[in-house]
Amino acid sequence: MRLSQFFLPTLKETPAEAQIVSHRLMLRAGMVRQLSAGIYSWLPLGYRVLKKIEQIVREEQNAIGCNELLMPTIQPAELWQESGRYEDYGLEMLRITDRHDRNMLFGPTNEEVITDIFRKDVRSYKQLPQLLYHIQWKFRDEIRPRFGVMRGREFLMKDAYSFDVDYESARHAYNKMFLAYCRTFSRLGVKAIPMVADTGPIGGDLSHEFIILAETGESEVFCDRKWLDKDLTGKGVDLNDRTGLENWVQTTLEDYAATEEKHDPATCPVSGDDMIATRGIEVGHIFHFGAKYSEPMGANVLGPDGKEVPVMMGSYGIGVSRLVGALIEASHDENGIIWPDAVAPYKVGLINLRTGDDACDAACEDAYGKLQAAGIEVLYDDRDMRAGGKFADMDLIGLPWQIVIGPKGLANGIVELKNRRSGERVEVTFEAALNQISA
RNA sequence: CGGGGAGUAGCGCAGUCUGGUAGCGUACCUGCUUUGGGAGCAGGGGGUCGCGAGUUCGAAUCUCGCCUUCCCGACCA
Repeated sequence: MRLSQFFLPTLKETPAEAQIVSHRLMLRAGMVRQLSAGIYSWLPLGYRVLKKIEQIVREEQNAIGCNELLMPTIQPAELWQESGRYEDYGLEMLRITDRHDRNMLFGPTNEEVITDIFRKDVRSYKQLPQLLYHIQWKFRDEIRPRFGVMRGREFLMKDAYSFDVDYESARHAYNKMFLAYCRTFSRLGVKAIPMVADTGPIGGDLSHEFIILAETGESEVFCDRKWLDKDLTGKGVDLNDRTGLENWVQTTLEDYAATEEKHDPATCPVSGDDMIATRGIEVGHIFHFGAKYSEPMGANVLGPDGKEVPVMMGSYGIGVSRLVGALIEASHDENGIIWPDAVAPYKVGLINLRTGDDACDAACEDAYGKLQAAGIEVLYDDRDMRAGGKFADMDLIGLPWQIVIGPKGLANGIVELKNRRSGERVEVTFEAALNQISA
């Protein structure tokens, strides 16, 4: 992409409404614009990041055999009256009426809809287990939206649902999802610690929140220092080996980690220097809640013994749009964002220091073509601007690599290659830079 | 929902106390000179001063009501 043709409205100064670093940087880097409290438009650069995160989440869901579908944003009130949550959910649920005066709502989550889908077509334990998910916009009319996209009212969430005939197999579904979450966050280049969590209004008795440690997080959390060095990549774990997977999950969870609601200083096994008490950003939450929805909504299946039983369910969320902010909170410096490779909107920024200079233009066009031919996502800054602004913008948007081409280096046949994260700059031939980036 | 800020040019702000018809920086447009970490000079465009009432000869400024937005707290991916 040529920057001269890209919509990238960067800001030199921070808009007054943005307080935390991720919100400031997202506005300055031209990723989002606020439309209303907690409601944002995603501009091209931000949308690319959102899509990359979404795709990694999708791939890891697919990898455990979870089926993607798509449910609507607008739901009828009747379903929620069946589950009893139409009253329980309170003012956080945005309620609307259609032209026929029917009560509708903008979905804050989808347990009711998925249960309805399930009960209409599944009758036998032989059709189980089932794992279904979608990635869809949710609306929760938060009392106080804040922190940019980290607590928006409208947000993109992956929500998955499991259906099993008994607790043991439901537990296996939970474990598979646990593994998928570890792999997802690991691929996103961030450490998300699974912590024993409160189940809140969704209900249930088995629940973990995946928390990224950050001072700006909204939750108080407590965990053993051992978590910092723990391998959470989930590599080599066989998701079809029930016992092996269960053992892996138990081993992974053996060190203490709890959110404030579940933390009890009196019984906590760690203390002193071994304990980290800080704040965190909740980026994922997994629940097993058994028959909480299947029973009132009549989602039953026939078991092997011919008896009808309510299906055992779990739900599993990842805040996709929140992750964009959370990743920035976890990875930035005073000059701007530093994207993990996996989610960077482009892998390399190509800076033409002297647009309009024949030699520079030719060298940059050549480099641009070669990078594209090598399958590398490149953002080419061909704008007619002074060098300082280009450097500043490129640092701000945080692409992992920068290739700087100017008249001085060009005279000696070299370009400058900069690593955004380390700040290291080397002067090499373009071919050497290309090799380094491709490595 | 309780407490506390803020709404003046795209963005950052001054002006409000003490009423007199709106300004600075930056960004934007034109020209010239520049060009390796946010250039210089000259010229130029851009404002329902959040909205509505009221007081006054006259309101960004005073009074009342409302709206929006941000921060802290209680709740949540």
